[in-house]
Amino acid sequence: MYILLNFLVYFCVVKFINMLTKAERTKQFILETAAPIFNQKGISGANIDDVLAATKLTKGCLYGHFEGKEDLALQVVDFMLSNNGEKMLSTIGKRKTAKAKVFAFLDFYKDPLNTYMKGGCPIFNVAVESDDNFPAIREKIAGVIRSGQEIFVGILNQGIKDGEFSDKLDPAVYAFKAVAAVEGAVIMCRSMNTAKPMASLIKSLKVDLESYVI
Amino acid sequence: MYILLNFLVYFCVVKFINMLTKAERTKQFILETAAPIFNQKGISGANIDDVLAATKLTKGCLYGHFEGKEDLALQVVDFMLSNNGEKMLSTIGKRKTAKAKVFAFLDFYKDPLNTYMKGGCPIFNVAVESDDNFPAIREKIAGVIRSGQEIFVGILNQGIKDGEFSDKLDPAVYAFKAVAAVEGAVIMCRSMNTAKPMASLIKSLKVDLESYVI
DNA sequence: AATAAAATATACATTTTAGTATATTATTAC
DNA sequence: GTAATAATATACTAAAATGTATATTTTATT
Repeated sequence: MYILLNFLVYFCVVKFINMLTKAERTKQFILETAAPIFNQKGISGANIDDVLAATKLTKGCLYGHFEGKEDLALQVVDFMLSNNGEKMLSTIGKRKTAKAKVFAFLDFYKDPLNTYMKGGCPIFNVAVESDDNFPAIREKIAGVIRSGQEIFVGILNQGIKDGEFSDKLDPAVYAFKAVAAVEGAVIMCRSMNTAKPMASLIKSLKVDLESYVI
Repeated sequence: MYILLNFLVYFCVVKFINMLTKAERTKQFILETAAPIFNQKGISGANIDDVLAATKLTKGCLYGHFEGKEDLALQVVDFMLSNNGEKMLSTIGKRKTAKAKVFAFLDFYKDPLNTYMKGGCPIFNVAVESDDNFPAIREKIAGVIRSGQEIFVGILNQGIKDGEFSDKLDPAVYAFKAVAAVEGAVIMCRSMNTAKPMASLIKSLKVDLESYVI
C-alpha cells in the first residue's frame, strides 16, 4: 500500500513531470541563472559569488555540479550557444521561403536593448572576450559562426535554386555582410542606448536582398 | 659654467626633445603599455600586476600616477579612443574626395587579425564590455560612435553636394551600415582566425557606394 | 519506512588582487 | 651645485575571490 503510494509519488514528481533528477534540474537551474550574469559581466567579470547570490545556493552545492569557475564558464558558454541556436533555428524554421527566412533572421535582432538573454548577443559578447584570452572558447565560437554562415548560405542557395533569387546574388558575401552588420549594430545600439538605427539597417539589408528577387 | 652646462642638459634632454617632464613621459608610457593589455584582456580581465610586469615599474610608481585600477582603466580607455581617433582621422584626411575617404575608412579594417593595437578594435571591445557594467565608459564610447557617425555622414553629404554621389544615397543609413558591418566583421574574423571574409565585405561595401556614384 | 547514495549547507583555508606607508632615488628650479 | 620637490622602489596590509573539508539534509531505491 505505502510502497505503491511512494512509487506513485516518485513517478509523478520525478519521472513523469520532467524526467530529470533533482541534481540535473539544479545544474540546469544554475546554468540558466548564471548565463545572463556571464553574458552581462563577461567571463572575467562574472564571479562565483554573483552566481551564488542569484541562485541562492551555496558553494558546496555549486562545486558539487562544477569543478570550478573555468568549468562553470565553459558550460555556461555551451548553454548560451545552444540556447541561442535553438531560438534562431525555431525563428527561421517557421518560415517557408528563403526570403522569409532571411527576413525573420534580420528581425530577430530588431530590439538590441532587450535581447532575449540580458546583455546582448552571447555569441559576439563571448567572441570579443575570447579571441585573445580563451582559445578553447574562441574555437567554439568560431565553429558556431561558421555553421551559422553555412546555414545562411544554404538558405540563399536554396532560394536561388527555387528561382526566388537571381544567381547574381553571392550567398557567402550576403550572409557574411548581413550577420556582421546586424551584430555590429547590436553593439552600437546597446552602447548608444537606442534601437533606432537598427530599424533602418534591417530595412536596408532587406532592400539589398529584394534587389535580387526575381 | 656648471650652471650653463646644467641648463643645457636640462634644455636638451627635458625640454627640447619632447617638452614632457619625466613624470608625464612615465605616465604616457604606462598608458601606452597598459592599452594593449586592457584591449586584449578587457577591463575586468586586466590587472595591475599585468601592467607592472609589462612596464617593469613598481606599485609605488603606478599609484603615483593613477588613483587606482578604476582610474587607470578610465585613462587607458581615453588613451585608446583618442589614439584610435587620431589614426582614423589621419587615414581619412589624406584623401580628397568623399569616395576616397570612405574607401580609406573601409580599408582601415582590412587586416582584423593584425590591428594597429593588439586585440582588435578598442571601441567595440570596450563597447561590449561597458554596455552593462560601466555606464560612464559606455557613455564615452557612445559619444565616440555618435561623433564618428556624424563625421561619416558629413563626408557623404559633402559628396552629394559636390556631385560625387546621387542624392538617392542616404548618408545616415550607409554610414551606420558600413561601420556596423566592418566592425562586426572584425569580431567574426578574429574569432574564426581568418581575414578572408573581410576582403569580400569591404569590396561589397565599396560596390554599394559605387552604385550611387554619378 | 528504511537505508544508501547523492545533493546541499556551513565554516574555513588558500590564493589572487588591490591598495598603502614609508624609504630611497632622481628631477627640477634656483 | 644644492635644496625642495617629485618620482620611484620596497615591503607590507587589506580585501576580494576561489576553492576545500566536513557536516547535514534530501533524494532515490528497496
